[in-house]
Amino acid sequence: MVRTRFAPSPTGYLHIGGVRTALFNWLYARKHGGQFILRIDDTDQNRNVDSALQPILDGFRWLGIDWDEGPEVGGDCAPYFQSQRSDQYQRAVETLLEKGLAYRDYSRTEEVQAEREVAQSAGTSYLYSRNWMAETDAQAAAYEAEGRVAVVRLKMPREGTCLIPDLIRGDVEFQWASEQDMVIQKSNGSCLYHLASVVDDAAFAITHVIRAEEHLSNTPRQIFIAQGLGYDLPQYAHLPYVAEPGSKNKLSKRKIAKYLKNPDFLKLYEHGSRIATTCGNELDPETFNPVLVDFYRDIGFLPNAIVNYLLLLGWSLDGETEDFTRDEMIRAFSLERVVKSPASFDPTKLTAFQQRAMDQLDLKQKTAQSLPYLQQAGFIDTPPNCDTAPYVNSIITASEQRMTVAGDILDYAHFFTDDNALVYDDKSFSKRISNANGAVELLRDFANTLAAIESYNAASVEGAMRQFIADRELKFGQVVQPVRVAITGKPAGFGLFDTLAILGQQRCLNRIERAISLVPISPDNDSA
RNA sequence: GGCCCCUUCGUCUAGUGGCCUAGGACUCCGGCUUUUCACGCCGGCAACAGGGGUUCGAGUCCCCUAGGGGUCACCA
Repeated sequence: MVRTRFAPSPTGYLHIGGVRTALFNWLYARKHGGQFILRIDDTDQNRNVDSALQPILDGFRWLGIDWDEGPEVGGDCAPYFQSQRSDQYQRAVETLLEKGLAYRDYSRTEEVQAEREVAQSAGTSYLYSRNWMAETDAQAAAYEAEGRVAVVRLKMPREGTCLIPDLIRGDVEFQWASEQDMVIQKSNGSCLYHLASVVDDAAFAITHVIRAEEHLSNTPRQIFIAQGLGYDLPQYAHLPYVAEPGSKNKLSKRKIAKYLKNPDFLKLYEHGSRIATTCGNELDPETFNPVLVDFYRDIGFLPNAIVNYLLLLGWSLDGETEDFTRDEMIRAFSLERVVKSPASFDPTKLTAFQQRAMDQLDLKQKTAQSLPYLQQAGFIDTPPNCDTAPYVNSIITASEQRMTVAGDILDYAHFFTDDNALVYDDKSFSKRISNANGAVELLRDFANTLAAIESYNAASVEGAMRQFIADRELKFGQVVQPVRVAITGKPAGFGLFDTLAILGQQRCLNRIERAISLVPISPDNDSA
């Protein structure tokens, strides 16, 4: 039975790189009919675990990455919080101590630090002297009499090699002699990550440890612990990390300011900001960050787009296939095809996946996705009244493939504002209306034509406009442009006939009239 | 700095010795379509880090160099 796990620490947010690691674990478990376990690494926790964990669990649920055991679902290996498993770690420490594989160490932090500095300035690699190691109770008592407090350190071998068979990288060798005597239990009695992680992996019967490559170099000490405790070793698979856009540095939540200098990243961020701001949300720098999953959920990305993109970030089936359903990716996934080198996160390509995922949605789904944004922005009632859905449907239908994320519905704010509150884009207004020769007269003239239409719809509006143009021997653009600006306030948008039809006859007339009234009267304005 | 990992178009990648004149995708650039903006369609630019081997033949195997990255906590 394959059992994989992802072990987030409750930090309050879900990092995009973490999601990918979790995804690969999940995929591997699903592929092999195994189980995926979520374990919470809160061994070093002073924070509020509950509130810091919830966003992470919500994020996974939203993405459709479900766990068979863990917080909120329980399981045979409970508890799944490391903070509640300290007795097990304590027993492991004692076993290691008894076997002579660990020792109580009474050095003070400054003393070890000093040794380290000596080694550093000498340019040699550092190894703890074990000068304050206590292997007997008598030694311990003597140190304690000096007021010293013990930590427990691993007594690492100082010769031989450690071979890590890695499913992605092949065999990787480390020299035991270059491994530090890691502290596994702090002076305050709490146990550290490496110990806890190994104990739990064994307790949970994890068969495959699939994690980011930054853990590769600390695998030897984990193997040492596992072997010392008599555990069967899991299979290891070290994934390359997710890198910054356009670089090979590890993607980090904290470097957002730097990433914003990248044009693609900035574009995504601004796109998101526009939506969030229209919704009246404050841009909380702690969560409104394209390195975090919440960002995407907030602006209307689809889970499948993110998962599909992340799947291809460091894995490929054949170099051709790009679109996968969940079932397809589960069937196709394999660790053998994980790429060894780090992959940089490309906001533009993620957006392309999102665009495709959005295009695959049917009208009903798109509307359902969009409604919450209109509500948040206060454009429609909550709950929506019965006319709303059909109205939004017509907008989305007319928009064709212009919406990339659900929040883009807010680009069509002009369908929801009062006629006398429509905001005009200054540049377009002056270019197409106030400074365009004859535009005002033309609008007035066209308003009459519009008013005369009896059966008002996109087709009849189009017929009327074409006739209007033909009668006056105008160019299409001469009419379309000022009308568009007059009724939408914007220079660009979807089909004008659809726009006129959706808005309805009276509202269009109101808007044209208002646009005319807003033209400043000046002597050199010959259109007045 | 020690140790470890990595290195094909700008980016994600295909490639497991001849099918490679190095393929696909995203981006970008042209063109078509067009009522604007998108979509769509057609076309284009663009890569094997460098040097040595091995071989009839190397992106593919070996070695070296260079570059990039990760890790070296009483963090996870």
